Amino acid sequence: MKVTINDVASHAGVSIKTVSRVMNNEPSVRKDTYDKVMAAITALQYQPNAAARNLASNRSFSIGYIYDNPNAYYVIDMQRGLLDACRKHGYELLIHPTNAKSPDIVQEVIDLVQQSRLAGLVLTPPFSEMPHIAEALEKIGVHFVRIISGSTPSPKLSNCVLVDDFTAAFKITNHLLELGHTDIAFLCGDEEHSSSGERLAGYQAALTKRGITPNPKFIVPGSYSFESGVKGAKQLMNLSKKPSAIFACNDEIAAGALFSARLMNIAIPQQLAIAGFENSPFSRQTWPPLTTAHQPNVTIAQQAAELLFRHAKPNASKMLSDKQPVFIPELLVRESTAVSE
Amino acid sequence: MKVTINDVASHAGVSIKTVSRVMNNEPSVRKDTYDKVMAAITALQYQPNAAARNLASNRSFSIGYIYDNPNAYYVIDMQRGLLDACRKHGYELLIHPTNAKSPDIVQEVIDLVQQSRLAGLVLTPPFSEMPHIAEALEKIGVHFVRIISGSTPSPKLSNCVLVDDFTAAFKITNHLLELGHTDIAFLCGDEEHSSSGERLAGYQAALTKRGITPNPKFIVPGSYSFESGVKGAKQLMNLSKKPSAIFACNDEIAAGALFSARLMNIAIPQQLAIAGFENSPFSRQTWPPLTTAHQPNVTIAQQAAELLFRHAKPNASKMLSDKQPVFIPELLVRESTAVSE
DNA sequence: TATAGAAATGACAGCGCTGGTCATTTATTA
DNA sequence: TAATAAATGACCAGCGCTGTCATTTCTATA
Repeated sequence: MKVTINDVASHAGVSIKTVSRVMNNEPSVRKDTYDKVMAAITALQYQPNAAARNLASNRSFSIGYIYDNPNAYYVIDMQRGLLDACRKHGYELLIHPTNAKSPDIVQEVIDLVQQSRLAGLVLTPPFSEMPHIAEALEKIGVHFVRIISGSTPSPKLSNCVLVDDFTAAFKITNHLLELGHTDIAFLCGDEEHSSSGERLAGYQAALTKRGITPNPKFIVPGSYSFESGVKGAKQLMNLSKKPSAIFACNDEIAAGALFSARLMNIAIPQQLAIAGFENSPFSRQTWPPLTTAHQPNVTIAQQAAELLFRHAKPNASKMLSDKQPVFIPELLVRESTAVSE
Repeated sequence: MKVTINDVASHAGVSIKTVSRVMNNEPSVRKDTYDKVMAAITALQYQPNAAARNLASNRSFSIGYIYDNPNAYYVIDMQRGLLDACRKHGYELLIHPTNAKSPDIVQEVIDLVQQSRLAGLVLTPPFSEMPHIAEALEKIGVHFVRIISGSTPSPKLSNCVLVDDFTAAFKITNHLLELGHTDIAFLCGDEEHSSSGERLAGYQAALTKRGITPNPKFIVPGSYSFESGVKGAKQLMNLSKKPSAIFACNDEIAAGALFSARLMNIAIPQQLAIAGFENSPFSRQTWPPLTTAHQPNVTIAQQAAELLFRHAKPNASKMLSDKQPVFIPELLVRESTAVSE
């Protein structure tokens, strides 16, 4: 019923300690000893007792994921990817939804880490972009990995997984340009999220490259929400000079813009093209379906967790390429930006 | 830095054992002793070492939540509610996304419980409705709480939180009837989910009460997905005798039906009224917004966890009303079923 | 072939807590 | 006030594992 390390040891004909060494990837275990132990572990289906390991070693085998994201699909995907990696490495995942705007968010994170004795933390925006949090975590010596917007790996970002929002936004904008649009508006996400800034920059770069000077009136501040899209689109379509295309910072905003267009009896894509970003499930379910950029969130999360384990596991082979992963969301063209004719 | 039970004991002027008694809600602790200890715990901010507790007592302070639900909003809400309760009781939540249709799902659940040494499990559909799982869990003596469709508490369902889908569906159907509709169709969810059957029954009961015999052609089998709604609505609107209203088993199906109506150039709600169920965020974001029934998932989850703790905690006061919570989702009328004139 | 030095392995204590047993103190009741 | 019950403490073992350090075994070199 309950297999302990003792059982494995006697089955393999070695000491408990040696089994422990194998379990923890410690050096100084001869190959054949290692194999013997592994065989015993497999034969007996040994599952180490996490509580005992924690207690004896004073470290833990769980990592945390803090989120405050109204986008449920994003969170679910992240969880999925993180859990995949956790299962592979025998770790557990602790999730912690919270309010990023809480004044004592830093303390809350610290408390979480210390109370649950976490081995590490995966941070997504907006937490991954809060310098106070990174500083505090470094100070107490907790490993963490950040998923952030960026395109250029650098030593300073050694514990980051980069998502190249700039390039993806550039591509989307380019797609609109190729469709013949020149008056392209941009609906921003939250200012606190650097992804919003990166996407804006990509949009601007694409325009500039075509010799188009971005029109400030076409750049509407907002937040990552449906409502923001509704409002933003309304504002844009009330301009005397209206845009012929809108690039929304994410699918939710785009869906809001779509909703708004419907209210104003604007035909999509004939009178107005709309593109989103993220490829969340509902981007396929709007009418018409949204052109967007696919962000492989599950994979991103897996990589983030792998990176974390590489840092957090004391004896893991550091040989593995420690290069930073960079993901470039890819363009998905759907009906919301079909050729206007 | 690290406060142990010893520190609390000396601070409170009692023995370690007494602190332990307080921590574990054991009887035979005088009120003022209890208060003294609690004061010390608060003063020192004592956080018991979970690993040590687990190890020594051979029980754990985490519960599991298994999900396989394409509906991210539902999952997020459940997590939120479960976590609220967990924090309150000092438990942790382990999430476990999986495939409900996997052939060895029962074994997988058993493994999860045993490997992670869970104190209990919260099951939502479809897991909560799989008799094999309930049996297996009972056999190995693991506490669990199920969230299921139902209206009548009974001893047999003592570990269930009930959601009265029947009554809510009755109300929605009634709303459509009051709007003057008589040809009301029903788009079913997955057969495996009893919620689908309950909602269908509520729909049928409402019709029958009005003296309308449900038309079998108006009842379309399907699944809880957008695509199913697209297909179902298409099928219905190709009938020679078309319905004037569609009640979809959930918001996603309803959104699909909406999409389909758009494709067929059917005006909503003028030519066709559509109602959903669940009040997921996007039910407000479709065009037009969906009439639906609000399911308080966060609260439901909280109650489920509370119920679980009541059973799982050995010394918790069983005095608390052990009556089964029954939730009746409430009708939310929006534009998708506005008066057709 | 002997031997220093390195590598592999094992013996043992102890992580922080709980559960059990029993002795002792304190409160309650007749 | 004695008798009984309730509350508390003292003490120990032990949960299953890891850390430390002593010991054994191997490897390389002369």
